[in-house]
Amino acid sequence: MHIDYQNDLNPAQYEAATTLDGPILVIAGAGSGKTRTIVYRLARLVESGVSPAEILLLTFTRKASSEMLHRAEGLLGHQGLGNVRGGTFHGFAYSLLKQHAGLLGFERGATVMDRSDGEEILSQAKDRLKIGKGDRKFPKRATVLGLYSKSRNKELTLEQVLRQEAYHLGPYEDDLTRLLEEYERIKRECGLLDYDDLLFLLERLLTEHPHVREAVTSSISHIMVDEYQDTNLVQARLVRLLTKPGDTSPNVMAVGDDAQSIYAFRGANVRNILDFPKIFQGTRVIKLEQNYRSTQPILELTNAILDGFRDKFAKRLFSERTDSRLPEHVLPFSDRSQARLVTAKVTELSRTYPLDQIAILFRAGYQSYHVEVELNKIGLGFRKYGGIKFSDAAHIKDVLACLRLSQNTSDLPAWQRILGNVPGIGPKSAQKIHHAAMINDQAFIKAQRAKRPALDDLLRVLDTLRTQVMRPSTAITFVLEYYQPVLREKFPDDYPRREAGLEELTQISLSYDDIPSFLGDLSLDSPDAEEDRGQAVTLSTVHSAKGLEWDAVLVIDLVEDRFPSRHAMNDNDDFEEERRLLYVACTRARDSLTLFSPETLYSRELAATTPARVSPFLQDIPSHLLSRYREQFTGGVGLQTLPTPRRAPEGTSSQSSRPGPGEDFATPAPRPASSTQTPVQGTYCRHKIFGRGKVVQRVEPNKYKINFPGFGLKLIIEDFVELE
DNA sequence: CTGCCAGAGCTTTTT
DNA sequence: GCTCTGGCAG
Repeated sequence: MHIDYQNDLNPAQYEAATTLDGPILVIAGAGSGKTRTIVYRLARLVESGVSPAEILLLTFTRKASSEMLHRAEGLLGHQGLGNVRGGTFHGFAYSLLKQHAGLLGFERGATVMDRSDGEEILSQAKDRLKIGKGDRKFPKRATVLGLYSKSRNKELTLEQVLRQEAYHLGPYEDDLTRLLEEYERIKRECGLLDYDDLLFLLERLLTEHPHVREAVTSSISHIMVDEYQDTNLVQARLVRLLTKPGDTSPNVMAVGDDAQSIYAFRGANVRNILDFPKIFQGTRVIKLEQNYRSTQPILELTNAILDGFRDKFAKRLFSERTDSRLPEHVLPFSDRSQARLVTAKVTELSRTYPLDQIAILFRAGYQSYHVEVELNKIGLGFRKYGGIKFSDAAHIKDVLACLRLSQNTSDLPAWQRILGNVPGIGPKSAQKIHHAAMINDQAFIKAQRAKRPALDDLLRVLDTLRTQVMRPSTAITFVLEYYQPVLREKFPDDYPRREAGLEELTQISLSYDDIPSFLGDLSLDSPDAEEDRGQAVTLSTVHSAKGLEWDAVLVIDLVEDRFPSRHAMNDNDDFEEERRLLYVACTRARDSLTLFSPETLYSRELAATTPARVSPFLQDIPSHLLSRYREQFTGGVGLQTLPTPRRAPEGTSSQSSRPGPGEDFATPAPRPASSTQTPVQGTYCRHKIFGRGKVVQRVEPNKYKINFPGFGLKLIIEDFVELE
């Protein structure tokens, strides 16, 4: 099979894909065919005789790397890229640390812990040191861990972080310092690694054990790092350490876009990408500036959003995709009515685009709440990214706790979790049992077992898991025998749903051969629960939308304090990061972009509605780049027309807002609920999205269960269907 | 010690 | 609206 690199790629892409040796920095604007370039380069490397096993591809998510490998395989027309080493920095680090755990002093095994485990350890530390007891002002566990992680990622002292980020916590500095020392101690005692440990320990492994570095680097001939703008200081040093010592011109390619750097909050440092050419002498810098994704009007808007911060690798994206439609800016009355206008807009868009090509983006997870309610009302399916992760669910964690204990007997959070399910055992007893297990105090354990038969069962299960080496799927099946009854007891109201989740966990586990890799992957890059389950709109935080694209994108809550986030208003760097975040959001759109800024917000503290101001990022935008719409009292939205240009008076932003003719916004026209004539089952009806369907059942007070061919059974509020 | 209740306080983004 | 904490009864 012959690949026509010249023809398939533009000159810049071609240069990036076919330069195989030496350091390269690719500055790839949004939608400039970055993935395509990496894919072609992978193919080229393999064609030129590089063994896939010698290629290291570090990406932001496992999904991104598997997509690239998959596409490259398609290009090459054969399998065989399965050996490419890849994944996230954290995942890669874990795979190496696992092999050399002994060198780093983890004899009892080492488990990756997630956030809630961290909080558990912190509680433990607080307890032991008696810090913050009864002090309501004492920062919460999540806050403490956040500060600590920040200090490690930015490589600043706790004092510096407190001064920058949380001045008001200054008085707690000593307490926090002691607390975190204790946290470190307990963590180590339990053989647990937090996310930051993975990176720093790998660095230690590679620097303190030259023969390990030797072995690792000699097995890697080419390194590619995607999303380089979001790497932090350790990660940049790791890239360095993964090249052969003394190699002045290593085969490293970094790909990124400084305009899309959105992870400074966790220590990402734009300097990394700016300084790459300095660290690797003779770096070839290649810029990809042609955008293949979005229409020109969308790009003009995003360029305008970018105007306003200095951009070291200055670039302006251009596109050949013309379109007369401008991005829309809609001003709903409130956040509540925003949700209705959003669903109406989605309904309208769904006539043109498939549902899975539409996304609703927001700054923070909670902001989609109203929209979720509205989508449910009209029976539209959605998938939410960036919300609760699959492996965060209590029942999943329970089962995983057993697997963790089979690998690492000292894992305190796992003990706490699984023992907490035994009736009569709470945190205190759990801790005692953990302690007894650590020093193997048979007498104590025996007494406890005699007292509680349920505990006896559990310990037998754990013993079996520890003595027999099982495949992950076998182990889960085994644990479920014990756990199923516990589950039904613990969640009497929704255990069927949770059992389905456990079934899925078993499915996922089938593709793993050993328990440590299974556990590692699950906590490092949790697979999306049920991939594409039919047609659904995507709801996502902007962060989680990174690297993805849709035909139509809606961004909500573009008002001060929400987007930009209230926390970013004091610090200029934070503020600029919010701007880049909006840039990332808008550049996800191929054809259609709609921005929403509600005029009022419901404030929980005040239990009242307060006025909101349009996001500063949109106030600077020249008005000819956007169509502005306001919600109308009479329903729907009206185009806001500008006064004839005669020098608009300064300060008065009173652009005449004429109601205008009702725009086609498909506002669902609520009909008076007429429950008088209950329709017979079997009647046909119409729905704006699902089309014609058959009424299966009336669900009081105001819904129908309807079967739509191709969509299945839906529960829909009567106002949204027209009976025939 | 555990498990339940009520009241207070607060909300970013993720590996 | 949701989570965390402290107080209290069993």
